[in-house]
Order: sequence, then structure tokens, then C-alpha cells
Amino acid sequence: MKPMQPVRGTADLMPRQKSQMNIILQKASTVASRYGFQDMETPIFEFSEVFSRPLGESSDVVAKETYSFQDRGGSSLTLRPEGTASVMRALISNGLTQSLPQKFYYGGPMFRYERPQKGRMRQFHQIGCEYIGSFNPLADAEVIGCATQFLSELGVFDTCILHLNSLGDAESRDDYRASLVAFLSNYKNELSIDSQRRLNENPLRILDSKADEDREIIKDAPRLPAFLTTQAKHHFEQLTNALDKAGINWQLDTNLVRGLDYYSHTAFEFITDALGSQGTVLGGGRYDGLSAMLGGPDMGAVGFAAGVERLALLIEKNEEFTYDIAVVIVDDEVASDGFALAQNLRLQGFKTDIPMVPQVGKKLKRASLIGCELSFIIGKNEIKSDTIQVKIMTTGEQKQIGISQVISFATKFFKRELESNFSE
RNA sequence: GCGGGUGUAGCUCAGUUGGUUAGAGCGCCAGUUUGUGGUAUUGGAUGUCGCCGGUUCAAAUCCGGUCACUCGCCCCA
Repeated sequence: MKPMQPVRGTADLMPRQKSQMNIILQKASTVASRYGFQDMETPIFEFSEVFSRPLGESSDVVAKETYSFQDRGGSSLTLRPEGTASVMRALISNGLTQSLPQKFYYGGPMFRYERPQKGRMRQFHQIGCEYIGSFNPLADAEVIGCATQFLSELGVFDTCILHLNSLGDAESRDDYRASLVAFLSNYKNELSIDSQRRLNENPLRILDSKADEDREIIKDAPRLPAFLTTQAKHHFEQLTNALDKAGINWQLDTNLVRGLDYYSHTAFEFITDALGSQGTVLGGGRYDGLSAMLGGPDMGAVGFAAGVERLALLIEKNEEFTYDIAVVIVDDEVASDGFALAQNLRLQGFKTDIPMVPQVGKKLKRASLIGCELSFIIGKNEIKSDTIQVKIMTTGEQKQIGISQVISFATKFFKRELESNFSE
């Protein structure tokens, strides 16, 4: 009973879903490579500190959403809840800090113990790009440009809006946080329960609270842009100038805050309203502090990650699997001849099936069901005369051709070189 | 983790104030067609009514629990 259903928050990728996923992954990797992001992959689990240090022990992701366990050697390991920390760790582990910048593309499963909802799974998939080793705002622009092109080529860009914000450098952020906490403390009892908690844990988060009472208070709260240092402002301006010049539309969203601790300066999200409360389809930002948290040198980095399942919900595309050719074996005595023919066709690159149902009629029925455009019918009579029957499934036309012409016939047919199907 | 909704055939869903053999469409299988599919026509099978317990003469229907899905919150991709 129990074993017959998948673990909560996991899902099988049946051919339809898998093909949809493949479309997304292929598009992501193709677009990323145009920007120089090279495909790489890290293990799906790491020492727990890889995530707990940079994400912050108190962050929800680490505090209650990680799948952690001890291995037989007693090490505390964690299934990765996101990709950036792993990629940064890999870069440091592999000594690449000596040859910066590095640009990586990755994709794969991530794990978070959350209450599942549409577009939110316990095992889900992300693709992402990381531009590591540059403080230049143009790197931010490159990352956002890549994300934009990816979404656009997938055909989901129109349903999303690019929200952009600057969190400023550490100095700006600390100043602002202090001022915000001071302001909100005056209204402590009027804030929602959640936000009263957030006041201690992650006050910036209150800015995008959905509770009405919070929104009312936030209206008059100090705004982050006013606290940006001149350097931080300059960084943001250079980025937005670049985006504007390239015709990439964006929208300032001063309430946009990244959930994870290591972000600074640029934060952005592509948000759709088509997915309810899981509207963030792709998100990212600058994380200059991450390397140092993991014991690496001080260096700048920007990146994004996109949720594959969420993207899949936005696209209809998928490729139905179809065969090209069916080999219909009429008599059991010629089964080996049928197999040899099918095998030959496959060697030539044709997707070929041998329908394994009784009776010729059902074999042909099967052939049309699985999308064959051609059926090659082979029986005792055909073998005797070194011929086969060719049936064109779309028109129903049928004729006899020599067995030696089968490959050339199929080749011509699928190249659509024949004027009328039977003229040669 | 908190709150709301849903759970009937492979799929989409009906099922009256509790009432006796639980239905439709699509799909599937078979016949009309023993070496010829699609269309048509005839027939057939769909099933632990999510699971466990309770109330009742009687439960798909009411109650409790549980599991799963779903929506919102939290959080995030």
C-alpha cells in the first residue's frame, strides 16, 4: 500500500514530464554556453557546514528545511537545498581561485523539507548560472541578460516581470537594518505575528510581507535606497544603465529581499502571476561575501537559479514519442527476417518497432497508434519473392518493393523527396 | 509548521434528504474483418467509492482519525 505511492513531495518524471524537462535543460545549457557559462555538476550532498555557514543557521532553509543525516563515518551531511554554495565550494576545492573569473552553468535536483504545493516540491530541480570572481556590475548585467534570454527563448518571458533591487553593500545594509528595526519596533504590537518574529530573525523580510496590517505600517517605513552608500548606488546605476541600453525591461522593487544571507548589492527575481504564491520562477543576485564564509578569498560573484518545475508549469511544450516505422510480421516462420529488417532500419537511424500483438490487423492498428508513418509488412509470400509490402499509413497506399530497396525507400520517404509517394 | 478545500473506473467527472445490482464520456479490450490500421457499428471489462474505525436495520453519502493531493500563510526556485 504505502510503497505504491511516491514519498511526499517527490514525483516521477514520466516520459511526458521528462521530455518537458529535457526541453528546459537543453535550452538553459544552450543559452548559458553563449554567455560562456560552462556546464558543471557538484555532488547532491555536502558536509552540512557548506550550507549552514553561508545560508545562516537561523535561516528557514537550514533551520527546518534541510535533509541532514550522519553517514557511517559520523560526518554530518546534507542533501543540497540549493546550488550556489556547492558551486562556490567546488571552485575553492579545485583551486580555481587562482584563475578568475569563472563562469559555471549547473542543473540538477535540490531537496528541501517543505510542505508541498504546486510548484514547490521536496525534491525539485534547478538550473543556475554563477559568475564568480568579479565585482564589476557588468557581470550582474551579463547574468541577468542570460536569464532574460533563457526565459525568452523558452517562451515564458512575456508572462514574467523582472523585479530588481539593490541591497547595497554590507555597510548600507547594516545601517538600513538598524533604522528599519528602530522604526518597526514602534509598531511592534501592530505587526502580524509572523512579522513580530521576523523583527528579530530577518527584519528586511517584513518589507514583502503579504499581511495587510504590515503593508500599512511599511508604507511609512524608511526606504532602503536612501541608505545606499555612494559606491553601492554607483554599482546599481551601472547595472541599470547597461540593462536599459540593451533593452532589458525591469522594474524597481524596493521591497525585494533575497531570502538567503549571503546576498548583497543586486537582487532580482522574475515573477509571474500565473503560479499563485509560487510566482518566483527565477531568482538571483550578487553574493560577494560567500567565498569568505567558505574559507576562500574575498571575491565578487553573481548568479541566478531557476526552478525547473515552475518553468514546466508555464510551458505547454512536450514531445510525444513516436516511431517512424513498424515492421509487421505476418507469419511466425519469418520472425527472424522481420527482426533482421527492423534491426537494419534502426542501424540506419529509423525509430522502428515490431508490434508484438497477435493478428496482422492489430499489428497495423498498433503501428498507427504509436505514430508510424510507414509499415513494412513481411510474411511467407514476401520472403519467397525477396520483397516486402510497404504501407504508407497516412494515405493507406500500399505496394510491393524488393527487399534490397527497403532502406533507400525509407530514406527517400522520410526526406520527403518523392513527388508522389510511389513514383521513383 | 499553521489554516481552508478535495479524494468515486486508466483519465475527466456525475451520484438526490443515508436505501438494496455505483453511473456517464474519453480511453482500453473483443466481434463485424482467419494477411491490412485510422472511420463506422455491436458488445465487454472497468472500482477495496484513498485507508482505518465509529454511528445506523442500512454508509460513496453522517462522525472521528489517518494518508495523499490542492489553495492560502510561512519560506523559496
